[in-house]
Amino acid sequence: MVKRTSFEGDSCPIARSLEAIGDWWSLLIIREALFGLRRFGEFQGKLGMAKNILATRLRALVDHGILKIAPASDGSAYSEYVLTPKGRGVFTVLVALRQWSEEFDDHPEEIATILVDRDKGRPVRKLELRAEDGRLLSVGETTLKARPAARARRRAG
Amino acid sequence: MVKRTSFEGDSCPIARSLEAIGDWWSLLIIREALFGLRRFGEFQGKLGMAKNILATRLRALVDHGILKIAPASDGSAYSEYVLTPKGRGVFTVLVALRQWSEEFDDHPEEIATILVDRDKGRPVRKLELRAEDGRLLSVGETTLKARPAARARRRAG
DNA sequence: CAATCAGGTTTCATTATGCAACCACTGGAG
DNA sequence: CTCCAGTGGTTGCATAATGAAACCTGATTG
Repeated sequence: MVKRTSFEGDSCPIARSLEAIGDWWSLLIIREALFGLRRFGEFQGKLGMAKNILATRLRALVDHGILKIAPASDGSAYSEYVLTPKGRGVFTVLVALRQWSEEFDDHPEEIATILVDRDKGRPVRKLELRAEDGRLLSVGETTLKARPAARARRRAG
Repeated sequence: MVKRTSFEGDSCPIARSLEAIGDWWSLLIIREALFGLRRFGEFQGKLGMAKNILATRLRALVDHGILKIAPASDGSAYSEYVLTPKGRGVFTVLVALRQWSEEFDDHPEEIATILVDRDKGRPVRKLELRAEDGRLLSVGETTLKARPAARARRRAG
């Protein structure tokens, strides 16, 4: 078997995320969906991708519970793809990617848009990682710990 | 040309990020690098990936300025791959992916580790998007605006 | 009910991925 | 210096994923 390694059973949450949204198009589709797109044709037109690929991706995203198929909205017999809460949860990931690009891209002048607070029209803050007590944390100030066994399926406590 | 679409010139910062780190292995390599790995063999052993793929990815990451090749560290004639600031900047993206998994994964009990504050050993907070004035923002409370032309290379201040 | 459109599927060529075998250079033992 | 294992790759080949374009089907329009 020379399959494209899957991380489905992997214990690393990052790998698990990548399993679902770790490919080129999926994140862009979700971006557009957050932006309000819903129809197959809208995605296809906006992203300019091949229809077969789009179809495959949409199906995968639905399977992963990131999109769900909703029946109507404009009364036609066609259906639409709408984000589930899980799908909307990807927003933070997209913001992180955006901000990384804004901060480190070699040609930031080519970036066309900025993310702003809708009310004030002002740019949003950078995402920050904080400790429980509010302290700002850098990479080096964090570490990984084994998950506390969760005492699943209780066996002698 | 039936190439694997590139987003190099794309004006969307998310697409631009994906161009650099939007594939399966790159993010995992960066994760390991943040964790302290530096040598080819370490990456290969830890990630269990094919050596040719690893070699390709490392080269791409170096080209993108995410890793750089450093000469020694233990005195041997071999070289090492170390993260640049740009590479360390990916940390936030990885945290976002991790937290997404923690929140929405269908089998969270399979996640083996948690990210903690090194000092206190307590879990970190969730990443939050805030407005300039500190208000917490959800997707719907944000919007995209055209970048203000930047008046680059100072022309009348 | 003919024409057209939305939403796909099929086909086929091109790339990328993955395993395994191979190769060059290091570093150490003798 | 020589041999040999270990490190850090490259090369070949098989398989899977991508992508463009043609094709098909049911819905909408006229």
